[in-house]
Amino acid sequence: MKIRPPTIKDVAERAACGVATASRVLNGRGPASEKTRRKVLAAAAELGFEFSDLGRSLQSSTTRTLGCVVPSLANPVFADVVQAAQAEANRAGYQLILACSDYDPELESRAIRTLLAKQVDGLIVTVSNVEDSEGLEQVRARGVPCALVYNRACRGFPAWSVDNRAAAARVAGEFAALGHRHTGFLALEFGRSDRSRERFEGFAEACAALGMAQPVLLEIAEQEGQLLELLRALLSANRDITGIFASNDYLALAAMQAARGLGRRIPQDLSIVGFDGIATGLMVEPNLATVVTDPRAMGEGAARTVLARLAGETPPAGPDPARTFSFRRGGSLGPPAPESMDGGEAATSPPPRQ
Amino acid sequence: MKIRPPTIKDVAERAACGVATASRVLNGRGPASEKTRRKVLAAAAELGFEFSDLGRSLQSSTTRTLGCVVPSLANPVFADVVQAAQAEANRAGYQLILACSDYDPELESRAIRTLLAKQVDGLIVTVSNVEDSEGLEQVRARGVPCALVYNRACRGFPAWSVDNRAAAARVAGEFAALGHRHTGFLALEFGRSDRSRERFEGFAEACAALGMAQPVLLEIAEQEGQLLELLRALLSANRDITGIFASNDYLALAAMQAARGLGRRIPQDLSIVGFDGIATGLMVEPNLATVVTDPRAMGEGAARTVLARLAGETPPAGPDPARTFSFRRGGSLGPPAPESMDGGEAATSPPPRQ
DNA sequence: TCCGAAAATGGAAACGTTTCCATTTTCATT
DNA sequence: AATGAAAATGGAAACGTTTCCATTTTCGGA
Repeated sequence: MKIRPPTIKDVAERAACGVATASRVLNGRGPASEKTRRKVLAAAAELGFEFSDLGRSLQSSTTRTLGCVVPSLANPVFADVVQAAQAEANRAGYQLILACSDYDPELESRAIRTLLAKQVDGLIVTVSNVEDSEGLEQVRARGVPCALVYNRACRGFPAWSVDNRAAAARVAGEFAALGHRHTGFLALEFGRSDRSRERFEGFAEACAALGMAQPVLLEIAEQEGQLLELLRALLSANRDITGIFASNDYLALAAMQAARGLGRRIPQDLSIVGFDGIATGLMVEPNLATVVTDPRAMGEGAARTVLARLAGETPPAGPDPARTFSFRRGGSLGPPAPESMDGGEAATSPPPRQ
Repeated sequence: MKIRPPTIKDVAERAACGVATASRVLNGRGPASEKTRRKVLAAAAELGFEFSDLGRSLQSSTTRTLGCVVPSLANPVFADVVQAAQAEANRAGYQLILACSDYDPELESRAIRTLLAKQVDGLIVTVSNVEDSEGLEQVRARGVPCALVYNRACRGFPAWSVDNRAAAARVAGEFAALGHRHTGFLALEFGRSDRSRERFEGFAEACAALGMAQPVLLEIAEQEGQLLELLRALLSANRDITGIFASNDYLALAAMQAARGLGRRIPQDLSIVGFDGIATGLMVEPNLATVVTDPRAMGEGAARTVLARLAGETPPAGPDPARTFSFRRGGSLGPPAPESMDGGEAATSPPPRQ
C-alpha cells in the first residue's frame, strides 16, 4: 500500500542527467541549458516528483518547523494562541508541530525534548512554571530560539504575556470601588500554573493595599465533571464572600452556574469576575465582567519573535506592557447587597428559586 | 547562538569505538560488552547526546509523525478533535503536526502537500469537500494511511463522522412534533463545508417528508465581526420563520443573541437548534437545544485507525452509525406562539425591549 | 597451549538532499 | 579552424542515523 515516492535520483535518471543538475533545475538555482531544464521538468512531472524535506533538512540542518507547546486546546485562549502562531509561521514558510502538556510539567518537558529531537528551528511555549522548567533548560542548552507565551519573561527568554499582577490589581480596584470587602480567588490546579499564582498574588497585594480583607483562596482539584459540585461546596462554605475573582473565564462561568444553582443572584448576592475575555462570557446573562486579553496577538507576536531571530533580524519588542489587558465591565459585577456588607457570617437572604 | 548538537559520531569518538557500536549501545539492541556499554553511556551523558530524528527518519523512511488538518481551532469541536488525536498519537509514540485550513480548499490542499513532503507516516483530516479534494488525491497517490474526521467516508478513506443527514432529520422531527411549519437553516460559508450541506439536505428532505414547508436557507458570508448585524438583517427579513436550525452551535448562539437584540423571545417567538453540543450551549439561558456529538471520540478514533494501519493491525471499525449523535433538548426549542402558526407574513407581536 | 564457536566490533553503504569543484561543452572571436 | 572564456554538467562529499557483514576478540574446553 505504501508507495516509495520518487526521489531526485529517479528524476535524474529519467532525464538522463546527473542529480546535481536535476537539483539545480528543480530548485531554479544555478545554470542549466534550456534543453536540460525541459527534460528534467518533464521527468519530474511524469514521475509526480516532490522533494522530501527529510533529505533537505538533514543536508541543511534546518527543518523550517516550529515547535509549540501549550497546556491544552480546550481553553480557547490557547487555541487562539496556537492558531495565530501557526498562521504567522505559515506565512514565513514554516510548519508548526503541536504538543499539549495537559498542565503536567512532566509531559511538558517530554514534549520539549521530543520537539528538540525533531530539530525544530524554534519554539513557542507556555510552561507550567517559568522559574523551574526542565524543558526550558534543555532549550537553552541547545540554543534554540524560543519565545514564551502567557508566561513572564525569564532567564533571557522573550515573552508575550499579560501583566498578571497589574490586571489582578485592577480587578481588586473594581471590587473595592463597589464596596466589596470579602472576596475569594478561584483557581483550578493552582500549583500547576504560575499564571494563576501571579494573579492571586497581585490580587492579594492589591486587596491589602486597598484595605480589603485577605482574599480567600478557593482551590479546586481537577476532577473532570465534578466541577459544579465542587464549586457549590466551596460557595456554600464561604457565604461571607461577596465577590469572586476567577483565574480564568471558564471557571468564572462555571462559578456563575454553580451560584445560580444555589439560588444566589448575580451580582446582588455574589459578584464574579473572570480572566481572559473569551467569547462565551458575552453570551451569558448577565455578561461576564473580565480581564480581556488578546491571545491571537500573543501567539502571533511570539511567532514573529522566533522567526525574526531565525531570519537574523532584530525581533520585535514584546507587547506594550501598559496595554496587555483591558478590563471589561459586565453584569456579573455589581455592588454587594447592603446586608452582605456587614460581613456577617451567614447571609440572611433566603435562597430564592431563580 | 545556535549550538551544533553532538552526534553519535562524537559519542563514538569520545568512547573510542565505532559508530555502529555506539548506535547499538544507545539503542539497547545488539551485543555489546559491559565495558564498552559503560564507556558509550558515559560519553553520551557527558556530551548530553540526544538522537536526531532526522538521520533516523531518513534511514528508516519513517518519521513517527502524523499530520493533522482541520478547518480551525476557533471551533471547540476541532480543538477537541485535535487534542484527542494528539493524545492518542503520543500514546503510540507519534507526534502531531498541525495545520489549519481556515475553511479554504486552497490552503487545505497546500497543507496536505506540505505534510506529505515532510513524510508524515499518516494523516488525520477534515476536508472542505470530500468529493472533490485535491489534497485527498495527493494522499491516495502517495498511499499514506489517512482517516477523515467529520467528513463521511469516501473513496476508501475511513471516516469518523456524525451521520449528518440522520441528525438533521431528527431535528426536523423535533420541530414538527412541536408544531413548527416554517423553518430556516442557518449556515456560514455554506459552499466551503460539505458538513453544512449534508445537514441542510437532510433537514430539507425530512421537512418535506413531514409535511413542513421547505426550510429557508439563511446563508451568511464571512464578515468577521459583522455577524450579529447580518443575523439581525436575516431575521428581520424572514419573520414568518418560527424555528431555526443552525449548522453549528456558534451560529446558533449568535442567532440567539441577535434575536434577543431584536426583541424576539426565545423560544416563544423563535426556536433555535444548534449542532455540535459545545459547552457554551449549556451556559446560556435558555440552554441551547442541539445535536450533541463527541469530537474527542472522533479524533481518538481517527488516530487509532491510522495508527493501527501503520502497525499492521486491523483498524477499529468506525463509530457505531446509530450512535454518532444524540439530541439534547433545551429551552431554546419550544412550541411556536399560537399567532405565529398561521404563517402570517409579519408577526404582529410588538417588539418588546428585553 | 591450542581450537572452535560465540560474542563483540567497526567499516561501509544507504536513506534524499545540496553544494563544491573539476571537467566538459558551447559559442563568439579571431 | 583555432582559441579562450563562459556556461553547463556530473561526481563526490556531507548531513546523522541504522544495519549488513566481515573481521577481530573472547572464552570454555580439550
